[in-house]
Amino acid sequence: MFRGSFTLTLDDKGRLALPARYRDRLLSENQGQLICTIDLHDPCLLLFPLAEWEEIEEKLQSLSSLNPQERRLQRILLGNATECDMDKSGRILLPAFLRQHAGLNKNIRLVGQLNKFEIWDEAAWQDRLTADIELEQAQAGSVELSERLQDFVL
Amino acid sequence: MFRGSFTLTLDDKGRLALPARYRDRLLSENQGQLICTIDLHDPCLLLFPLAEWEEIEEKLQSLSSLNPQERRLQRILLGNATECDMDKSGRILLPAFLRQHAGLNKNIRLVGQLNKFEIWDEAAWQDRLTADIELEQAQAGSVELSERLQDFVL
DNA sequence: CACAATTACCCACTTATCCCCACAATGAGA
DNA sequence: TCTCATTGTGGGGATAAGTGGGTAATTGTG
Repeated sequence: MFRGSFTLTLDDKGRLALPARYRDRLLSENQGQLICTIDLHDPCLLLFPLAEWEEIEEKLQSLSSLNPQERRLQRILLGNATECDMDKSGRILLPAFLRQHAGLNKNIRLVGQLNKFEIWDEAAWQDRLTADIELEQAQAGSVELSERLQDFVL
Repeated sequence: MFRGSFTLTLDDKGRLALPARYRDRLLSENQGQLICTIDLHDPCLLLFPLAEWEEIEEKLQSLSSLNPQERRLQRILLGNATECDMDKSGRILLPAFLRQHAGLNKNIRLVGQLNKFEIWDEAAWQDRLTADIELEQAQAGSVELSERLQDFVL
């Protein structure tokens, strides 16, 4: 599982070197095959090991192609899911249209989220983090918690 | 299975070069035979490997020719289904009436959707994607999710 | 049968991708 | 503090992929 965040740089060719600690595992468990797609709600990309992505794909496949909302989800996620294989030096090439969507510049933040990574532009990540913390503190005690959060213990 | 999207160009003769990574598979499994037809709801084309299309054809055959809606489905899908075989350099020729229906210009977006590809004009695809994402974000938390989507976890 | 229109094959060119090597930065151990 | 190994970064160059267009083959039509 992936956790923690890493500051990396995107080179002029659009390549991103994955942290060395994950390379062996990604190679042995997924032949270095990764899937990168866009996030629905935030300006970032999602990076899945192939096996993890295939589980998502199965769920997507079972959605109705006639229900507009489900169709939309299929189209956004599947339509942007790009196969990004690691090269021999542990880098992946992010296609231009994905970089553009997430507003990626040179400085990148790679964020581990258990079964996947999120790929943020460093500046956007900082802004979002600050905003999220402020929101959380401002809301403390005042806003209704969802059922799942009621029982959440750190 | 097909996933991800590819930016390609349609040349003056109406030819489209399929991504090299799929050519071998399409040749060995379907002798390079593909079927292209129009989409029911969106301004795009659908491109099936012959074997996949034949499954659709069976389903269409079992529909009633007396029910107007089912008859319509048959007519639209079957009536526009065109055999597009790959040439020796991995390109298919899209007939003019199909290109016209999808409003295809020079810049094309080929989108993998598991058992088929969608063929979009690049600009139309961008517009649709932007609109879909906006809809998705506007709805976040406010709209009732279908049962299947309730359990959907990325 | 001749002609035009369309389609397919071939070759040439440009662009993008991947492999490789080099260098810089970092951290560990002696 | 010096040395060495590892990791991240940059870029050259071989190779493959995508694109454009000439020409031959095929098809359909009058």
